[in-house]
Amino acid sequence: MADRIALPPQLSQIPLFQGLPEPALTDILQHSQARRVEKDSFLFMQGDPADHLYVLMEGRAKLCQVTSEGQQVILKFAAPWEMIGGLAIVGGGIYPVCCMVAEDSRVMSWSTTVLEGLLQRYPLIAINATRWMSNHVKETQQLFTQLATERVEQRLAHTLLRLISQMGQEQAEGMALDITLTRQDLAEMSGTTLFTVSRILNQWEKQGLVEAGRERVRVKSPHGLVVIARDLKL
Amino acid sequence: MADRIALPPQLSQIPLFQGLPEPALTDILQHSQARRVEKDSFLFMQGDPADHLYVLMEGRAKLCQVTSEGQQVILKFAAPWEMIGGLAIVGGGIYPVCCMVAEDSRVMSWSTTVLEGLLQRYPLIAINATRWMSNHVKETQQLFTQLATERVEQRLAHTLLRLISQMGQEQAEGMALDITLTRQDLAEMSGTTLFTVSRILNQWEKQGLVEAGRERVRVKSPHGLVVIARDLKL
DNA sequence: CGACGGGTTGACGGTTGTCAAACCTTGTGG
DNA sequence: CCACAAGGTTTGACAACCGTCAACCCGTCG
Repeated sequence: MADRIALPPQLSQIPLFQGLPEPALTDILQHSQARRVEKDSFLFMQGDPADHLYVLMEGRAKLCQVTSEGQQVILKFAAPWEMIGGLAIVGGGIYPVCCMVAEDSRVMSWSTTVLEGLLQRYPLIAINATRWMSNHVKETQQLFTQLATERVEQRLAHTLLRLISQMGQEQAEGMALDITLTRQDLAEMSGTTLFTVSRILNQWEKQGLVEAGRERVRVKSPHGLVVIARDLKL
Repeated sequence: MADRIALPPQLSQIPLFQGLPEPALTDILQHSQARRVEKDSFLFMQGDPADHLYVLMEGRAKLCQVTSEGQQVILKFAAPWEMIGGLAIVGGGIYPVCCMVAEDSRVMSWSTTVLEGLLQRYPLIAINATRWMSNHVKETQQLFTQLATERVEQRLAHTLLRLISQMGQEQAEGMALDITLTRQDLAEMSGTTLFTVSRILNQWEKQGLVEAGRERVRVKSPHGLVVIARDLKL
């Protein structure tokens, strides 16, 4: 238990704890555990009992689902101060996804038992959880619809736009993504193969829309991608 | 408000109200509104303010999302005693989908304002809501992964299996679906076109797996569909 | 240096979407 | 009762899209 650590201002920004008074936040912080996790390790695997809720403090994590045939799908990249494994708020389930830490990171976590106590003391948390989950549902439904109706090129454009709006860094020219992102990762986020991603990215590079390096992508013209994502055909 | 209506036993089975004592259920029932809705009308449209939570008492409803290009995707068919528009539990949002009533039905509903009061009185509802939403997220994520990794034939098999497990009726030979279900509907549930659905269904009919009539499908061999869904290639 | 992991490119073909035409079923109105 | 319209379905031809596979390139690291 961490009781000398200063209350990080971001704690009140976490969807689950929004609107809580400061004493409650202190209480919550004192019941949290913090630890470092290194790149390529897993916070949890798909199918594990969902017994911990995590919040990323530093670093990146990716949430993926693996099919019975072994194909992997990336549902989401998580940036600092996002909740991971929100499912653990209600005990008794198992994680439907696995969470792989994409670079050296720090996380804080709460066990389901601790969360139960917090839920008792601060009923607002349950309301917040519902709101967070309903947003989560919305996002996932939108992803589904895009996957069902768009062609690969549009989906890849949407994927990149989502990434830069979530964690892109403004630059002189366009937006940069500071995460290591292989073609394979992009493929697994867009429901396609790394070959197709490679081809599309090269084509876009020739058109001056992006700069694609090894495990790196910079979006030079977000607007250009919007045009593609909407299928406005120039 | 309905205060002479007997407490329907199913009320306690609704995910949101599970575990509540009988007086609470009576209270909840008294704050509900019931009405008939006729086929092809809408409970709500995508983009409307999410101000009512519905429960289907009789009939069928489909939840769909329409893209900016006008393509439709069906996210789910709802059977009696399923919740619709669970998003309305937390006020202030807009429906991300629209709900079309697929046959003459009866629904009960609660406005967000009423729900707020219920949430105050029975905090368990918030917990239940979280649990329901997290299931919802799980389901949607699974749909997404299937759409991202499977070929049309497998997805269509999964769609049919989902439908019969949700509301199929056991029969001498296989399972019947008593809903009107066009090829177009199946296409919008599986992320494909009605032409492809038609072809696959005819092929399956020749193999004796299904019987496909106008707006009707009977699954004669669920097991056969499982084989296809898993891509076991005979 | 050689191994390795990520990336690129080309050839090929399967899966599916697109479109047009015709068919069938159902319900309606004369 | 028939004719007709409307909507669901089938089928074929065609081609676009995109996945598969093999070969190769390139930079990094031990």
